Amino acid sequence: MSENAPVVTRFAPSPTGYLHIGGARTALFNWLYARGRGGKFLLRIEDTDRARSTPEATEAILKGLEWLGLDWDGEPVSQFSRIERHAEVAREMLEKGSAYKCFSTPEEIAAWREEHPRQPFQSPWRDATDLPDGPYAIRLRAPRTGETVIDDAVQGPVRVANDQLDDMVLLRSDGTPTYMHAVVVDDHDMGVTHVIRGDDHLTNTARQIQVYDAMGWKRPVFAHIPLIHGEDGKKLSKRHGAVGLHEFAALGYPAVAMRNYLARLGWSHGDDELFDDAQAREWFDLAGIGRAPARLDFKKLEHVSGHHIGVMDDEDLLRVIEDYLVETGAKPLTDQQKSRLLPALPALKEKAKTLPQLLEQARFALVSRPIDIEEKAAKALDSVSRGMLKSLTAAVQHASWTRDELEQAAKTVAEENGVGLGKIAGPLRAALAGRAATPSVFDMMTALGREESLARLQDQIELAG
RNA sequence: GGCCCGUUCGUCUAUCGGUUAGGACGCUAGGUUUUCAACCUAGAAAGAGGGGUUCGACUCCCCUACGGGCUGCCA
Repeated sequence: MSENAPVVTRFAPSPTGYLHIGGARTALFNWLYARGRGGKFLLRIEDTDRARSTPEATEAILKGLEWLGLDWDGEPVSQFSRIERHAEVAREMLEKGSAYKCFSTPEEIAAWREEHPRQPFQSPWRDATDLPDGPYAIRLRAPRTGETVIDDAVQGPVRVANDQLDDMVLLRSDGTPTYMHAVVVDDHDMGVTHVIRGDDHLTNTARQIQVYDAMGWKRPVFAHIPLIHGEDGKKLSKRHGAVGLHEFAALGYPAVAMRNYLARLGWSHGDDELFDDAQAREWFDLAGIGRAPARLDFKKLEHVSGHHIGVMDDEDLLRVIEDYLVETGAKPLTDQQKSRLLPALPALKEKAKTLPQLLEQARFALVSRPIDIEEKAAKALDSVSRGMLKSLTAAVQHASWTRDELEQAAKTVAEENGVGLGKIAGPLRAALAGRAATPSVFDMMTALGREESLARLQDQIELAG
């Protein structure tokens, strides 16, 4: 733990769509860093682009963060609501001389670029003394010589020659702030100490630093993390399948597993692969973040997911399942289903890697009599096997209904019939679940309980006539 | 085009000048087994290419190739 000033991080999404998996990871890193150091994790909605921003998107992003389990401090800040402040800072810079009024029109700028290919735009108004009336943008009076050094916590020192940078617009001619200016003002005002964000902002950081310097503000620590790529190594896009966090949720990966997997994507702590939130908070560090873009690997995600499902408390798991059912629009569980599912969870969670896999295995506990027998399972139910089920019923009628005792009884019946355990497990499985692929028959019996198990057996025995 | 960043098994990664280059997922082969799985054991599998620096480079420097980003009065 740091003895220094408290850490303040932030996640600043543009509300133009759902929460992207890359954004989710950026948010996670910021959250982990702040929470691991007793700091604050803030949220800012970058909604200055009125045309593209929608309240629905803001809602979707917040919902995504909540699902991922990333709680933020205070109310989310709307960047748009702060445009007065942004303008005020721009004017202050104007007065201090670190910014100037630029009367160039977009057409003039385009023409200038035409004449000066591959050069950053140089405004003729930068040093003008005779200023006209009319609309103007406020531009930063950036240094034209020397270099700006970004001391990035992930990328190391990054040097950018100042003659590569143009005088960026702080305030547009319509009086609205540009994103580049607004971020700096907001991050400063919000007291952000560590800016952890996507790699795509790295180059722009040089210009943002110039604003910090011009205002005499302390620069935050910058950490630019590499972007996430698709399985083919290309930039993540729709054609890669799931890219929205909600899609991963719908696929049945628990949030705790997503946190683990996402944390490991681009960050590492030695050979540690599987960890819980407490460990992640303790271990997470900027120094452990890699510099190369990482690819999404669903196979590994599944493995991580399976681990976390396996170690989850039964009660927690049941809640996760219920939430998943709600998310996917499925019918909520009845009390009876819950009471049968809960005792089945210890066996089920061992093998399931995702929630739908678990639900598939849990089907026996969710259906009610009379259960329908799928074709493959029906094959196991002939007159001979029905006879064995009858013998088994008699044998376990008064058993104590523990796993061991049930198994012992089944083995005995099998022996008496001169067959292996498999010969009786088949029909038993069919009678209990109506399926050929299920959890262990004894696990099903203990979860179902004596009454229900015997009733299901009886249903099949009676069919024999 | 210019500038910036990146490049270790198929994938995620460890290594912070000296290791038989380690782990994990996946894959292959065995094992376990009442189905499907899960699980256990073993194995194959990597430093983009080329120059330097050094007694010694995956590690430091340069070049090339490839990938990505930025280059806007978008965010």
